[in-house]
Amino acid sequence: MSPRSQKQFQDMRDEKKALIMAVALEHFANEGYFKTTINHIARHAGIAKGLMYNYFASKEELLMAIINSSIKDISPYFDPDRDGYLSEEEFELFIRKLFIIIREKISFWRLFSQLLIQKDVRNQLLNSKPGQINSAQIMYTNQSNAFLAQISKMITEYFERKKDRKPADYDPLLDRNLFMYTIEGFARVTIYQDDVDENYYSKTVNKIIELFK
Amino acid sequence: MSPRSQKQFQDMRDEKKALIMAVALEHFANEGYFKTTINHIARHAGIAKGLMYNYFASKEELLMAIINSSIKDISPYFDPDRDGYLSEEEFELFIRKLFIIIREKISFWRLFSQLLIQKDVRNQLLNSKPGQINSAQIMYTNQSNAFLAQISKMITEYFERKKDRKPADYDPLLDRNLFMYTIEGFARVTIYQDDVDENYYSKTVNKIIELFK
Amino acid sequence: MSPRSQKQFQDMRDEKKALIMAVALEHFANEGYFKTTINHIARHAGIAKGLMYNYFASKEELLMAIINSSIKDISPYFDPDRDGYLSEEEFELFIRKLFIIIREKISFWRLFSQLLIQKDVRNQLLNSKPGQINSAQIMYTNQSNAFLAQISKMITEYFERKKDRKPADYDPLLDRNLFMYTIEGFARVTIYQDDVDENYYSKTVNKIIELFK
Amino acid sequence: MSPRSQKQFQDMRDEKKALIMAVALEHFANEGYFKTTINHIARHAGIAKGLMYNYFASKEELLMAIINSSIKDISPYFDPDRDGYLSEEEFELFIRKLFIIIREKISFWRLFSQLLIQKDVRNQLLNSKPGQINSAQIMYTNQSNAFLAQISKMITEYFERKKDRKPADYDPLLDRNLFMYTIEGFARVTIYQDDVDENYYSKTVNKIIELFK
DNA sequence: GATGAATGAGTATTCATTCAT
DNA sequence: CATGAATGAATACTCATTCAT
Repeated sequence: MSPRSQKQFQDMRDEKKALIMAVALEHFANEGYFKTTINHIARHAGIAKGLMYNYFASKEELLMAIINSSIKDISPYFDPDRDGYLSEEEFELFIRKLFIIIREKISFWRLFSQLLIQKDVRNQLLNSKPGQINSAQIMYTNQSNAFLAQISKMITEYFERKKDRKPADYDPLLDRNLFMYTIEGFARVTIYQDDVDENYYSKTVNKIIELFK
Repeated sequence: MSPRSQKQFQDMRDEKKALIMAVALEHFANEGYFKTTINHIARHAGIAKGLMYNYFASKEELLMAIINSSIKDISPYFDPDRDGYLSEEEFELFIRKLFIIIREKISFWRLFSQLLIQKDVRNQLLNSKPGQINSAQIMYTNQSNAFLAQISKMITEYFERKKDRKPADYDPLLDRNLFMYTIEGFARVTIYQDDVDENYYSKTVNKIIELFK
Repeated sequence: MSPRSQKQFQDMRDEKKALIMAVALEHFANEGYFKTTINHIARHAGIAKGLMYNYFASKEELLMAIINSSIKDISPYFDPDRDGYLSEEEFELFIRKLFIIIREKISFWRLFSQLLIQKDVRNQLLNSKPGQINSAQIMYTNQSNAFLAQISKMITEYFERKKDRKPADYDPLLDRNLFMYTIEGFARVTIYQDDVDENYYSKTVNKIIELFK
Repeated sequence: MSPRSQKQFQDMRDEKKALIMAVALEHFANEGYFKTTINHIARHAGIAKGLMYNYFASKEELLMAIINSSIKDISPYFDPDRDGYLSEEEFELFIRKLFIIIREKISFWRLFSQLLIQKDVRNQLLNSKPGQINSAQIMYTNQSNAFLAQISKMITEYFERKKDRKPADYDPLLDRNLFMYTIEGFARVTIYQDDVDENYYSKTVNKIIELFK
């Protein structure tokens, strides 16, 4: 085998893997992880059931792969210069991008918010108290963990810096929290809305930027 | 020696029913409806597996009973004078109560937000396009439906009335939406937080009231 | 307790027992033994589920009691002088009575024919190869056994006696068998027919008598 | 090494399907449909419990498949020229074939006669009052329905034509019914007899032909 | 790599039977 | 005697995973 055909094989593998993940994500997100069967995914992906196990060791690893891959897709959208610093100019961009990403990766967010329901999964994904939770069913690499921690830190620092241009009684943590709540609420509604009124949508984004810049 | 009276039997039934519902709610909320097995519930409730079926025809009916019962518990908290009208004084009270209820009935809200993930269930619970969805898995009585519609209407009208005491460019719908997002986001965080900083908690509630009154 | 009230108690017991058996027979016959639950019987008999076990040790014993009782009811209809001999006059009477009984005890016959499906039960009920079958689920006293054997013998002898007034090539066993088949077929149809054309019904009975007298 | 071809898979499926149906028929027929568990069938067929569900959606569909397949097997035996007309020559052949088939397909007839006991099933299988019965447990395609109706019609017409060569008081319906009863009774005995006296058996068939030709 | 038949542990549900009162 | 709540073994069915080809 020439190295070229080796690469071709690898590309084919990657393509098929991506196909399976895409189909699985769609079904996990909309029908739920537990209700989605391997059979269903295979049929919709046009492959044999057994083939999935050629690419993923289990249903759970498939889920894990989807999450990690999605996070890898999403990461570059934020903090473009990767310096872990959110300047004022970047903040507006950050919000705009956030909502673009949410709508682009809507299935992923649906899946993600669904997974956070399980207590042990939530702990695993959001907190990094390692060793503490190992109990149960679904274990993830800490990719999501680090990613979320990084964003959280950037935002917290952004609001702390705002203190300088605000009155003395300005409470950066309170403001940051309100910001997070608004974002979270808006995101949730967006994720589960079937049709979006584009006009109001951008009005809302603008308003949020105005309120928290 | 003498056989139990009708009332004794009824009391036993009521007690056991409540116990099963309480245990089931806890597990549905924290582990998820699909991951929670009847076996699990029975074991934690200290009863035999089959007994649940003496009180509920199926796992789904148990879920239904929990939802309807919770909504019955929650309803009276809102709109105390039951006139479907949210005065300015009532608005502040409404928010305060809302968050009290959320924390009191935290398991129910976890369960509820979990159910809203499934598309058909969400439609059933939130929209009242009757006959449209009948397909699939989980069907509820419309108790939740009417309840939520009523609250939504009251809030919408409250923000419309705010227009009178605001500048000409005040957009009541935008304001209402931001309010809803903030509420929703704050509620979600509250629901999934294990320990709450009481100080910041009430600070946040006050701030939300201040922002949207 | 005076002996009189003892008897009263016994009568009450017998009455209740009879009630349970009657209700059970009806449901066993029409819905099937396996599909009929104790719950169902109890509810239709207006008694508590546990009470049945006060009178019958198990569902199977209830079935057994019904069969034996029915056979006791039916027995006297045949061979009125109990001499084990079926005279020519008695033969016509026998057939007429047979069909009267079938229609009177229609539920019992339905039940009976249903039970004969199970191989081991059939062997137990019809053949008296004792000890041979003991395997399984449903064991009966040999009441039915003896009863059926007795009738069978009477009929066989009747046809053998017919030989005297028939041509030389008359085959009594063949005739007897044809008679039995006709009876059996007619009985089966009767048992499972919902509405009977009375005119044709008696025409058929007359014809059968004419053919085999 | 190379994967199995489509045809190979299909052959495997057909074979296994036939095996399951054969084993199930045997047990349904001899132990009864309700008493026969899927576990039992699987064990006797030497397969895993779950495999049955790869071929049949439920226990009931397995039953349905058996019935329809059996009827398909049996149909061609009757009315060889498929003209729906039973000539005098065909009548004798019909009876002879009937009893041959009964003995060949003895398990199917046992099963069939067993099913006819349940009221709703009987109506479904024998009468074609459509829409009337839809209630309950076991629903069949109308394969059996059409098949039985066709045979019944052929026989009825045969007896009506006999009127021409019989005395004026000949009652074709009565004769037809007696024929049916004899057939039915003989068939039942045959079905549930373990060992048949071949000599008497053919004697009986001949006699029935003689009586009703 | 690819296929889909086969496996079997696990799940909801049923129901005869027991038992405290 | 009578009640019906409670038990748990048994049943149909599902589905992730394995494996021969």
